[in-house]
Amino acid sequence: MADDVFKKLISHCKEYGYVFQSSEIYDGLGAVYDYGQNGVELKNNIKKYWWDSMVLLNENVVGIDSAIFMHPTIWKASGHVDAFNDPLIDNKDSKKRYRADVLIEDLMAKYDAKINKEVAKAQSRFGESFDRAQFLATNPRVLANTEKKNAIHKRFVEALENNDLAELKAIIEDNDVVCPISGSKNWTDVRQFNLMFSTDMGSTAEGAQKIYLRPETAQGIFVNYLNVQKTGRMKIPFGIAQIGKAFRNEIVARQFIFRMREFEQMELQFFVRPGEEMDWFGKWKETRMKWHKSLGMGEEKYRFHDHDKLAHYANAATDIEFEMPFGFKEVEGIHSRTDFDLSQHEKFSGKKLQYFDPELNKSYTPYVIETSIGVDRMFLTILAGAYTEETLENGDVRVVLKLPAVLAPVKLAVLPLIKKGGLPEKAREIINGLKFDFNCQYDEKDSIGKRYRRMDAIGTPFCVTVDHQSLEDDTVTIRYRDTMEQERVSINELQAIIGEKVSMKTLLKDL
RNA sequence: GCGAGAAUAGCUCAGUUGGUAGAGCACGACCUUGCCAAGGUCGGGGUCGCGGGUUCGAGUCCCGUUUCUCGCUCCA
Repeated sequence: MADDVFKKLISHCKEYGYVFQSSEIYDGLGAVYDYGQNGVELKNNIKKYWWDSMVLLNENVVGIDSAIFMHPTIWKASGHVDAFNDPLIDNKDSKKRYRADVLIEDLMAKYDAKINKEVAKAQSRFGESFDRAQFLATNPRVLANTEKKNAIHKRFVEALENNDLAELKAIIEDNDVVCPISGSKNWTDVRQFNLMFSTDMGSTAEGAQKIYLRPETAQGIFVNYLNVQKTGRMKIPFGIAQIGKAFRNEIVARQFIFRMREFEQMELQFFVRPGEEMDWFGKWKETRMKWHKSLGMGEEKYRFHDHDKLAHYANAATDIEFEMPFGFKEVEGIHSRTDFDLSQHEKFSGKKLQYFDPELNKSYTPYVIETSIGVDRMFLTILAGAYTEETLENGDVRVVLKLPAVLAPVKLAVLPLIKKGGLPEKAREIINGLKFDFNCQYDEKDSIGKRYRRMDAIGTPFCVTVDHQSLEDDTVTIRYRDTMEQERVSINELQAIIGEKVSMKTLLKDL
C-alpha cells in the first residue's frame, strides 16, 4: 500500500513537471534528477523559507555561498578522504558485503581473545603470584598466537599503506576468514569505493591537481568562519548559513530523490562558547522542529531520532525524521560537532582559527552546533505530505497537492469562466496587477471544473474565477483548494487576501 | 556491487503458436460551454529502452547492455 502511494507520487512528479530523471532521452543517469517547471518553484520556495527563517529572523546569523571546489587538503582535515575510501569485499554465497579492513581487524581481535583466555586461565590458577608480563613472554600458546597476530598486523599495515587491495584479500584467504552468515570462504576481490567525486584542476595533464567535488557544504563554512566573523564583526554566539550542492558517489542510491548523487544541503553552523554547546544543541533542536511543524503537514509525522552511536566529531546528535510512504526517514541532522572541525583545520592549515572573546577576555576555538537539512529530502517530505487522493460526494476521486501556500509553485490561477464576452481580457488585467507579487497562471481551456482539478494537481492554493458579474462590479470568486469553497471578493482585495495567506510571517511568528 | 522482476505514445496499459503497432486518457486547432476533470469535428505523436544473434520475417525467442523497482549491503 505504502509502496503504491510512493509510485503514484513519483508518477505525479513527472506528469506535473515537478521532477524528471536526468538525461532521460539517453536512458537516464543513475540517481540524478532534474527539477521541472513546478519543481524548481517549490524548491526555490523551500530554500527561501529556510534562508529567511535563519538569516532574516536571527540578527546573529549571516549567510555565505562558498565554492564547490575546495583545496584537497580540506578533505583530509575533515576525515572524508579516509572515511570515504572503504575497501569492501562480498561473500558470493551469502551475498553479504563487508569492509575488508573490519574483517581483518576482527580476525586480529580473535587472537587477542585467545591470548586473554589463556591469561585468565593462568591467573585463576596462580592467583596472587601470577606474573602477567612473564606469562605473555613465555607461554608457548600465547607466543604462537601473538606471533600469528603480529604477522597479520604487519601485512595489514603494509597493505593499507600501499593501498594493496589484492593483499587485503590474500590476508583474508590465507587466514581462512569465513563469512559469519554463509560460513563460506567464497570471496570476491576487494574493491575500493571512493564516495567522493574527483576531477582534475589545471588544463594540462602534468600540471593537473586532483580535486574533489565537495561531499558536504559544512567545510566551506568552517574554512571561512574567521573571515565572516572579522568582516561582519560577529560576536559569539553567531551562525553562518549556506545553501548549496554537494556530491556523493553513493554505492546504492535509491528511493527517488531521497538519496541522490548530486544533492543540495541547507546548513547552519552555529559557533558557541565551549561548555555551552549542549544548551544551544537543545535550543536548535527545538527551533528546527518548530520550523518543520510550522508548515502544517501534520505534527504526528515528525519525530526525533537521537543517536546512540556518535560520529567521531560529535558529542550529541539527533535526526528529525518525517514519515514518508516508506517509513520514518531522516530529513535533517542536528549535531554538536565540538571543536573537531576547526581544530582539524588549524592542524592541517597551520593557521590559528581561534576567536577572541571580549567578554571572557580570552581566546578559544569555538564549539559548533550544526543543523543540516537535505533540500531534496525536504522537497520529498512536502510532496509526500501534500499528496492526497480524495473521494468526493459524487464518487469522483480528486488528486490534490495540499502544499503549504507559502511553498506552492503557483500561488493563484486566474480563470475566465468562459472564453468570450470580455472575460479573458478581464482575467489578463487581474494577472497584470498581481504578477509582480505572485506566480500567477492563466488558463481558459476546458470546462471550469477541469481547470480547478488541474490546479489541484499542481497544488495551486487559490483559483480566481472571472464571470460576467466581474465586468459589472469588479468582483471575482476565489476558490480555495483544500475546501473547494468559494467566496466573492472585490478584485482590489485579492492582493491582501492572498498576500496574507502566502506569507511566512503567518507561519513563523513564534519562531 | 550481488540477486530477482520490469521497460510498447506525455500517462495507464493491450498486443494471440513469431507475420508490417493499438486503446483510453492527455496534447494542439476550431466550434460548443454559467462553477468542480467525461460535448462535437479535425489533427500531431511510437525505428516497441539500446546493441547484437536466431529466422524468409522479431514488440514477441536467445545473449549482452542501460535504466527503474524490490531485497541484501552501506549510510558523517
